[in-house]
Amino acid sequence: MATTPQFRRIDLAPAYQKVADAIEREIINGRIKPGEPIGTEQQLVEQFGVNRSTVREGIRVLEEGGLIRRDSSRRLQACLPRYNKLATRLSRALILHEVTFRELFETSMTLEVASVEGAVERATEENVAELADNVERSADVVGNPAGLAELDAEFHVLVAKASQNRVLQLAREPAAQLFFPTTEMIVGGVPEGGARLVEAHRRILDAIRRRDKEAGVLWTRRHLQDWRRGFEKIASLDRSVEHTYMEHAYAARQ
Amino acid sequence: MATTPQFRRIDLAPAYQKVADAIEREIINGRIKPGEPIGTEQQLVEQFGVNRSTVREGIRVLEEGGLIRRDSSRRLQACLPRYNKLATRLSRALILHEVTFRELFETSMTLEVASVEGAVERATEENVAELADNVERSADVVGNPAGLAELDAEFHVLVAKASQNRVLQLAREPAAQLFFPTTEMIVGGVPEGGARLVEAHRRILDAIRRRDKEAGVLWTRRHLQDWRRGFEKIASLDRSVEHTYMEHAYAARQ
DNA sequence: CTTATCGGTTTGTCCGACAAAGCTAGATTT
DNA sequence: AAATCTAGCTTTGTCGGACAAACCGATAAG
Repeated sequence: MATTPQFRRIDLAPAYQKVADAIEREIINGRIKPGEPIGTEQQLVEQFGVNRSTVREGIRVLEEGGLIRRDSSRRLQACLPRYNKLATRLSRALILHEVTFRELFETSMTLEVASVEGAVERATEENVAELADNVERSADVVGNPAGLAELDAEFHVLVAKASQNRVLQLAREPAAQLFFPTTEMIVGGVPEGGARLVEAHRRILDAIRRRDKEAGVLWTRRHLQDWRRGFEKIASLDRSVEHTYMEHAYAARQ
Repeated sequence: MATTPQFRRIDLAPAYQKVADAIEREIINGRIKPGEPIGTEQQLVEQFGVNRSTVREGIRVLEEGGLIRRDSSRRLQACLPRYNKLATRLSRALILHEVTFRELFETSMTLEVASVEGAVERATEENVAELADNVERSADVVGNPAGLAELDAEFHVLVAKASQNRVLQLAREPAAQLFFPTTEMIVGGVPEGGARLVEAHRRILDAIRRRDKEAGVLWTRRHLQDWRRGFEKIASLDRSVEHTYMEHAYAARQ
């Protein structure tokens, strides 16, 4: 065995992939910082010694991966991947996998409770101010389901932000993106739903202010249970997210 | 104002993006099912009436987004986005955002506990058999940090799978991908670390078997606390994941 | 029945080209 | 002199065509 010559695994990745990988490496290990330019396509052609079409295919890969973007004048520059864009992809994946609202609800319960726990522990004054502003605006649109749903989503993003835990912020995002669009249906379908929602937000904010973890968790649970009760009035928890949305979109179009 | 003609917002998305969007729509709303072929590049050229280079750029976008892949013979086909690939992108994003191990640990604690709770409730016999197999193999390599680290990662994936909650499986993946590579360092650095790890896994499996949620949660917490204690012996929880890995890689190369 | 061979496809890459949009710097106007 | 305009250069997005290598399917040879 020892005398058998060892060959390195032959590299058969297509050129566009290697271009993408090479640029990715430079960004990942910090030699190109977010915001810095990557160079023009022509420059990349010269540096890599491949055709422009090949470079462009590599660029498309990185662009979709969120590692580079084009600035106002369409020049390439490195950027910090936005959670939101990636989260959208994940949400889409969840839909295609036909996950149910029960799975969504269970996971969101876990993550929202964790968020509020973190927020109670570590929210800054600025976080509290943002939340207070949100709650105030919510109270103004309590009769408007669409507006309230949007502010509800924002409220929970702000709570996660207040937890100062970016991993948690990221982890909750895909589920939240699928979860919260239903808020509009529910608030619209349940009398007093809007008022209950704002009340819960107010209590949660208050708990964060007072650093009262127990109250924060309690009201977060109630808030989500409210959602669940409302949801079960209009659809089944065990149907897939996709089907439920399709039907709702269909019903709305009638 | 009323007399001013209203123009529809002119569509200025580049052609490759439109190609990608068009194919994506077909997949999302189920007209092309996972596994079905998309057609050859030439066919797409004819259908969309654009150049092959343009089609190829669109394909790269979808490929990176995980919506299509090339089968063994490099023909295009729709596919279910793999969590793993998307999770890798997210992990990379987390690194670039310089998250700390404290954030990672806190979130993983939440998600792993939720996973084990779900597993205790809903694990099938097949899930249990997979876990048992994993634990057995772990016992065999208890002295081999690299092998044990790999099986540890697998164990936690299997627990999440046993929870029957795909949203949870997905949510834990990005953090896990960053979290578990450290297991090797820790097991290697702490005497009896390997044995403790296997013991914890055995207890968790046992709890799942007996549907004993309290024990499952307890041992999962202990298991992660063990990780944390081990980690703090070799690095600080408050440093960024990136820096810690860089240093470890550097030290390993010496 | 397996293996070898041979076209026809398909992908990956390259070359060259051009219109549209952006940028730059010199020319023009106020 | 400052602001504006304009013409030219650059860069991107798209196109057409080309070719080698890999792959597929079917046929021929062992």
